[in-house]
Amino acid sequence: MTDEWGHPAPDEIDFGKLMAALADPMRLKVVTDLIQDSVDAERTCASFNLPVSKSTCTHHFRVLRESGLIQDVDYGNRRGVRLRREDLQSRFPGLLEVLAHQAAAGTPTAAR
Amino acid sequence: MTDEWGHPAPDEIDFGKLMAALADPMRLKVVTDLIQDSVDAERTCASFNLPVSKSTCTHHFRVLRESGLIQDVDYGNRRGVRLRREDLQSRFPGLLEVLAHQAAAGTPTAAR
DNA sequence: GGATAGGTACAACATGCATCGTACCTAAGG
DNA sequence: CCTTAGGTACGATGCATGTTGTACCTATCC
Repeated sequence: MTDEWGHPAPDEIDFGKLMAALADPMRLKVVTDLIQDSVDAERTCASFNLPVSKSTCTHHFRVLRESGLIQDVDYGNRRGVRLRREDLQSRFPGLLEVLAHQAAAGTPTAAR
Repeated sequence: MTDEWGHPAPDEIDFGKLMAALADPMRLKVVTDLIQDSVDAERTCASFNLPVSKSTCTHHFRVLRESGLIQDVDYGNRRGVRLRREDLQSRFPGLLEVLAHQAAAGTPTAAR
């Protein structure tokens, strides 16, 4: 592990876990939203406006974190979420492009 | 649908379903095996030697078919399995390359 | 300090799904 | 015709997981 948190090291990121993480609509939305943000943007969990309770939200972000897709930083009361672009790009080249393509397709031309 | 079978049309292939299909180790192995075969190779379900029962095998190939990853042809007693390369390439450009990369990584340099 | 906002931990619940066994089907081969 | 091989359909089962509520925690703001 990268740290005592649930972040896997770059070479420990498992493809199956990635797929499982991306299989859920909520989590896919989070990732595609992050992809469309500027590089290294850091958002709060609440900024995604997921239509679920706080508990479910925590659960999904835990899955995303443990799958290696995102990295989040504890600020005490709030929490910053960042897409692990470099790690993903180096371990699964092309994956981010596929996700970006899907993100663009999911956004029917300016729906944000 | 492309046919009365469970094959989705190329533009009906859902990204989430794809991810869900690839999340299972069995199915991921099937796809990576197919990727490493020659283009348009057609294999039988049994040729993958999945360590599961026939029922489970049928289940997995159904999921793969309904997700749009594979196409299979009914020959009566046996069944041909083909990877839908063109459809996948046109709908999710780059995905096959990512899968191929993962397939190569999963095969630690000549293990077949 | 007290209230509030953002998050976690834990326990509970419902649904989904991977797995299997049995029965049945269809073609090939003796 | 009978057997065998490859597959499907159906039902059952056990585990994983998406969801929620409640209680609690930690900074920020008044």
